[in-house]
Amino acid sequence: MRVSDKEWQVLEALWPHPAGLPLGDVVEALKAETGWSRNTVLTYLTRMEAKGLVSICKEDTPHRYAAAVSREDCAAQERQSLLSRVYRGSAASLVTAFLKEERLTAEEREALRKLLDDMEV
Amino acid sequence: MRVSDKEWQVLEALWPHPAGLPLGDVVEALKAETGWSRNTVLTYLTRMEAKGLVSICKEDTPHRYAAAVSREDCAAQERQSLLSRVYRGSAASLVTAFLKEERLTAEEREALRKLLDDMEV
DNA sequence: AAATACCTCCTACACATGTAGTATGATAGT
DNA sequence: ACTATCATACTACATGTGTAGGAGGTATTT
Repeated sequence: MRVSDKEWQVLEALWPHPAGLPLGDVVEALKAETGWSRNTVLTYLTRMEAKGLVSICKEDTPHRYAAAVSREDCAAQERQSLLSRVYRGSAASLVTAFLKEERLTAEEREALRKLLDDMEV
Repeated sequence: MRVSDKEWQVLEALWPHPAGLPLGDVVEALKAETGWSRNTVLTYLTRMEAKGLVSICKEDTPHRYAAAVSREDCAAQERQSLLSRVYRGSAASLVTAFLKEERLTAEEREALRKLLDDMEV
């Protein structure tokens, strides 16, 4: 299930509210970052429902809009996509590339070392 | 510069041949994985030229098609996209997620440890 | 020279995505 | 009850993406 950048933004607005929230609140949550009109937001929500990314509780009025997929599932999906497409499944080279490029704090490095140690055995 | 999955496949066919190659060879290289018709390949190549992803040398006949972006640049782009979109720039948590999910060999773990050590100082 | 086989160009068309307008119903303040 | 507000549904339209067909060249082969 492919999630575009914009769709990701919509999901980011929904994830903090697992019980769902009314359209007005979604619009409000997206206002700052996107400036979308209320109708644009509604279009995203209904299209994303058709794709199974969003659930709409129509019993309530106003309807309650909630994410139908977890952030972690989406993140895993994106990781897999990058890993297979660009690194042909080699997690080691992917991680190496990230480590070489991004600056980590000493604590972060320590935590990663510990993680690697725990993977022994 | 956004690169779709299919465009990535086209680039994969071009990268091994920095000097560029004629259409027939590109079609051939993509045959197994995609089964695209020659015209489909040509459409990708011309559209991707418009986006600056591919260069077409029209002096030669047949034209020579080559990647106009390096694989490493594209990979870096994809890494950045994942990092910022999903992990809000936190390379440590992204790397942690990859490490937890993917199985590495002892050698790979060792190499990563060494990389982390080299980052000290 | 006609048939074959590429090559490139232009065109097409369906489906997805980004962005919103219009119409219409429900609600709530006055 | 009337108006302003919010909600939902339906429609629209540009651009992008996936996938190709046809037209008209050039070169090669028989």
